[in-house]
Amino acid sequence: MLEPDVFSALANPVRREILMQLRKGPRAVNDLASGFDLGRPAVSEHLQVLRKARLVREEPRGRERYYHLDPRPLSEVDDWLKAFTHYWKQRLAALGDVLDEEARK
Amino acid sequence: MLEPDVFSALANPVRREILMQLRKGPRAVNDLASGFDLGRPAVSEHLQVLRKARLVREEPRGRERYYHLDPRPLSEVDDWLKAFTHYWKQRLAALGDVLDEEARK
DNA sequence: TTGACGCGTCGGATATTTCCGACGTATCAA
DNA sequence: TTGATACGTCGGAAATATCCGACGCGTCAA
Repeated sequence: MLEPDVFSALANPVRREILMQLRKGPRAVNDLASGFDLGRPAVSEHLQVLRKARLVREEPRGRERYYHLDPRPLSEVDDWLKAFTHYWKQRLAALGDVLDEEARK
Repeated sequence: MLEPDVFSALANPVRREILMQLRKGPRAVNDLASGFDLGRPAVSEHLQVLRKARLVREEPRGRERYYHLDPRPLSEVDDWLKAFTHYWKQRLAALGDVLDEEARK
């Protein structure tokens, strides 16, 4: 793990799911781990990867550690994808689907 | 490689660079490989991963194989990121930078 | 103070990734 | 046809990823 890059952090489905969970608010490690078919050490090690990629931040609270989402490094992925957006957006025809979906929010 | 998912395909910097190269048009394998500090078999195996993730398509042309970019599976990553976009976009203040950059094209 | 809890991390097992040289196949040029 | 070229893939080496049980440390509740 010499280079804690964001792309590698996202390569694992467990880590992606952890990030999804953390959207709803900070969570303690045991609480997170109970949602997976994994032992606590494994989850703890996934959190270490996410920490090194700066995608999560830890907040000690008594004997627990609450992990917070920090989505900012995801912008690196988003920026990278922008180089390709042009290509696949062409195929969506100018139906305004995207705008409609935005307006519906 | 039981599950050729797009996230894993993007985890490797060589594969990301291959996709970048292919934006400019289809390329033969040796042509691609010459741009990396890697042997041809390695590049060929990276192309296999990209093929299984359906990010590239091969077009035999005589004894060469031209690889074409197919960026459509990238929309899966884009969609996943959308679940987080809201979070980091909040921090970019409403300066309209994005719109300006779009207008400049 | 004591025992239970929450957590990180280590040692080690296993699986996967990444790379290469070697080989076989198909295609080209002469 | 013959030799060179372009490529995929295999066997194996080395590195990395993933997971677990065990251990140690700090914190809490009694």
